[in-house]
Amino acid sequence: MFDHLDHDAFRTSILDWYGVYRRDLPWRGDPDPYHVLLSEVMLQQTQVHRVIPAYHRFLARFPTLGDLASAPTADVLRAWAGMGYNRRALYLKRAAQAVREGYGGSLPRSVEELERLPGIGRYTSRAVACFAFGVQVAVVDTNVRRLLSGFAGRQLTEKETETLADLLLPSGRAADWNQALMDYGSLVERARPQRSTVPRQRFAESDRFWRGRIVDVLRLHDALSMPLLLAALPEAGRDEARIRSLVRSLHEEGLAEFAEGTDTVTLPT
DNA sequence: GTCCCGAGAT
DNA sequence: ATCTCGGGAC
Repeated sequence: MFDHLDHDAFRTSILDWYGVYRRDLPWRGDPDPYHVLLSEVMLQQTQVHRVIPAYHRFLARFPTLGDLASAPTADVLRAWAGMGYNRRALYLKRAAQAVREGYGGSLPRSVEELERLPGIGRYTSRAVACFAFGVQVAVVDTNVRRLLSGFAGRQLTEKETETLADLLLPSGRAADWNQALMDYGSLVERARPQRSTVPRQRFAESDRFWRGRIVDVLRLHDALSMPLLLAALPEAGRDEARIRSLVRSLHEEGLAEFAEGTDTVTLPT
């Protein structure tokens, strides 16, 4: 399907570029599976410059996967402060527990097993397998997809991109190649001026926004009655019904709870 | 990015 | 039964 393309020329130019512009990041060249996993999960939602300090802070708080597995969810959510997308911190802790129960505390080495862990999909499973265990598989993110679509001459689906990316892997250099592709895709290929206009307004009224704010407040207190929670969110107006319903949904997802049938809200135990 | 769900295809 | 693909949510 992609045999008409000049693989070697493409490989060479990308690797040459990487040889010159490669960035050295805290987790690069560090094969510790937990470190790789943490960095990749953080990178899923946040830019590199914001991840770096958070990465060190989180690791100082939870040095090993085992520490994370046995830590109270509330502590993990607190250590995640400023990262956004709290659900990922939750998945990360659950993945740590799953690894403890199912693999004796050591992350599995295969893409298939890694992908069964909560919060780990096609991208992260491949990233961990490759960067931590040297498995020769391609890692595909949106930048790589855009880059390879350009190489192929048409818009590729995620599946097609994966096929082509695996086909392009230089033997024995999967890790370098993947880093090179992602770096190139994000640093060079992207020439689009960011949408600096408008759409910022709507978010401030969304459920997603308020759910985040609720968890923010909860991080600062061991327990809060509904009245106090409402008081801590003055901008929300006195819309108790809405806040209560948001807390319920947070509860269903394991991000908050009502202390034994009362109206006192807390972070999960 | 990952998850979840519905829908069409194998 | 298993897989691929939008669509929306976080």
